[in-house]
Amino acid sequence: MTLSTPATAPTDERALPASRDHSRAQLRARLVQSAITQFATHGFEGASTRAIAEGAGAHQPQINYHFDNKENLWRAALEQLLSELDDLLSEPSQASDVAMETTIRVLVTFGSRRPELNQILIHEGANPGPRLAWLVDTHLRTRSQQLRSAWEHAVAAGIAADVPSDLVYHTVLGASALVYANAPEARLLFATDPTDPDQVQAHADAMVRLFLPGITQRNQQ
Amino acid sequence: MTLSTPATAPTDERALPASRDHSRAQLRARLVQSAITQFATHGFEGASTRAIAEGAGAHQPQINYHFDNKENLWRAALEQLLSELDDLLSEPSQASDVAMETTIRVLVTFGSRRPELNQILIHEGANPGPRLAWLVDTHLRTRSQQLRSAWEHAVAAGIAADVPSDLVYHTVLGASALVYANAPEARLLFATDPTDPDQVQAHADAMVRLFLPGITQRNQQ
DNA sequence: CAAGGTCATTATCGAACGATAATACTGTTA
DNA sequence: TAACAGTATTATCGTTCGATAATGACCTTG
Repeated sequence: MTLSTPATAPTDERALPASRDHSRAQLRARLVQSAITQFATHGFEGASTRAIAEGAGAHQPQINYHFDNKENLWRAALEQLLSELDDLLSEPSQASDVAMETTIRVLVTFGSRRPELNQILIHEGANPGPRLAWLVDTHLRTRSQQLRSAWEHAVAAGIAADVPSDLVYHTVLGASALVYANAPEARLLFATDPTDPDQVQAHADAMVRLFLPGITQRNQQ
Repeated sequence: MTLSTPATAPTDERALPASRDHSRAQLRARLVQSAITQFATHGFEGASTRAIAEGAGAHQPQINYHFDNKENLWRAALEQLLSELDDLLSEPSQASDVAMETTIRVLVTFGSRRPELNQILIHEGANPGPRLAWLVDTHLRTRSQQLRSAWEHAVAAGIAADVPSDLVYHTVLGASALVYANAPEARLLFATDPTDPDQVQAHADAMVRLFLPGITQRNQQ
């Protein structure tokens, strides 16, 4: 009664974008996208499967049908977000001299466009448990080590600021992503919108200057 | 049955520290402290009043008796945390040349000892709503403006890094506090504990060098 | 001791939670 | 067309949620 046949009757199209497509993959994608939004804003325990289903134009039991349980959907949401990040990260040469700069710029850019990833990571990183262990073991450890090696390359090249290697991961991520993870707060605090493209560009430039003060001014022509 | 007369019978003392003290103020303080822990780890919606009461050695309806509702208890928790931060912030001279340095050091130190404040702030800053509006209007706006003025003093003195004023709040806070807000994650990622006093000192020094590169090396004697 | 006020304790309310069972529908294949 | 597989829809389960009512214990004051 509450949901008027979301995927069957082609009557209500405005509330359910792309609901005409009955394919299994598309429904799963819509559920994952809605889960990303809900988990990012309310946390795992605060997000309800009913709200997630509603955001996807589906019924609540379809989550269990397609993902078995809430935690599996949460994992699918994170793998989606991390694969989107990989699309931006895998492009440049990894061990190059500019690896650290490009990494910083990608973190700022992606953080501004997909704040949900960092919102979820920050929420899960606050308390131990099976979800954090899964995150660290299957995704975060490798990434943090890649960031550390890129940082140590920059240190060896003499262009990096004096920050201990063990602190680079959280300091760079915090300085680069917190404005966007807390964009609603930033919009109330300041007159400008942090996700404005000019602001994002200025932020990325500032982070490169801050963490890589010895770099030659490149994008300045 | 589950809670065996927490504050009345003096039988079970190990599970309920200081439960012999029947004063109204002390029970409220224990409820606030337990609420801080629960809100920090599970978020507002994920924290249950029953778990908060259990952590304080009290019964769940006592929360409504002493704080009316869950949101009032949440506000009391944040005012407690912010007053603890003020105890460290109000000491030094505010408009001095070293105001920015002491602010950075306080943010790192307090963030390492009371990660709950930043955990809650980061969680609430992610989605608009009455709680975020209350936070910004009654507490965060003033503090962010104080930080901005301290930063602009440092910029005028020529000791500050090249970071736009609108980004100082989130970049400094992110770089200084995320390691501690996500300490469980950091402990899984790295071999060292970020809250180790030596690590905290090294972090504070690194943040001062990073954001105030023009400062004279003071604590180096 | 009697009365009243403060707070603890128990019981319980209606709503929302994640999950499952039961049924209905749809499209493909024999 | 009949049978079947895949999925949508409805109904409902047991649990937990925040909040309130009802009762009882304790302490102070007359």
